[in-house]
Amino acid sequence: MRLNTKSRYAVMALADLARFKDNKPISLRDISLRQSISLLYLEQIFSKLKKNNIVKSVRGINGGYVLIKNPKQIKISEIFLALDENLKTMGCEKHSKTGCNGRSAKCITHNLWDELDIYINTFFENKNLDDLIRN
Amino acid sequence: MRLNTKSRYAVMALADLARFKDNKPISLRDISLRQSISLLYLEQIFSKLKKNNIVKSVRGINGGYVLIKNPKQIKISEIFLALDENLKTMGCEKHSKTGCNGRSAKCITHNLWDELDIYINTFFENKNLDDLIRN
DNA sequence: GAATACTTGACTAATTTAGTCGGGTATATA
DNA sequence: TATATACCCGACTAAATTAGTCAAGTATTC
Repeated sequence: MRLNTKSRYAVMALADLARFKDNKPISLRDISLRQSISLLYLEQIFSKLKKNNIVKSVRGINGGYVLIKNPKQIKISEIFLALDENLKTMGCEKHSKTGCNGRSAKCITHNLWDELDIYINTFFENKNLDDLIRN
Repeated sequence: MRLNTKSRYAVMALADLARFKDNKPISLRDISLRQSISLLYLEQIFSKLKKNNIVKSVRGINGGYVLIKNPKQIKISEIFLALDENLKTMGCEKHSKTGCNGRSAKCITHNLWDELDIYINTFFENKNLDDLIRN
């Protein structure tokens, strides 16, 4: 059960961003250097974060990215959602032969995975960016 | 964040096994048919379950597998462990450039992943096979 | 106008996953 | 004792996913 690097890097990068309370834009280059994440990869990640209204961009020299909301108001679950990191640990639908396609009986373990998904989601719903930078 | 099929199938197969309280061995062929899991794949999975003392095997005609312990005493976490499905959602060690290798400062999000791992582990520690078959 | 920094979509190498294949060995029953 | 059934085990492989890179831009400030 692994979390992909895209989501992980997104959280790292946003936490980095959140540490600068003033709303001067921070360039990806700076984040890249501080967090040792490939610049090109960060660009890909921030494109999604921007589309999902988590950050806004400022172009040109002295440009960069700025958080749209207060770190306290950015839940980690939001970040994952933005990156299409679906938190579903499995898709019973995919294994339709077991009858887990909704049409017939659920597979024995179906409820377990449902419960797990809810459980994990709760974790990320209750964590925000501010929690990360204070410690 | 996905759980691999091996672990999933293992839980399904063991839940299937657990439903037969009598300790007559159940063949993988039967489980394969009931759960729609490839027989050859099941063999691979049960080899690990056996090595980790979750099931024992009976060879020959009328042979199969039997649970070693009571379903109530088999935690889901045990099953995952048997399949080397490491529940760690990430390995900070792998990303040593961020300083998360123990030698220098921890990466910003390190604590978050640690917390998550513990959180998820707790879930599986508190679930056993018996929980699955009763519902 | 030069430098910096965001923008976008396509591409790719490496890894992991989800199995299959082919050869066994043990045991119960006829 | 022959045969069918079922476990045993390591090697192999196709497909999918991941973790990026590359190329060719556009916008903005100094």
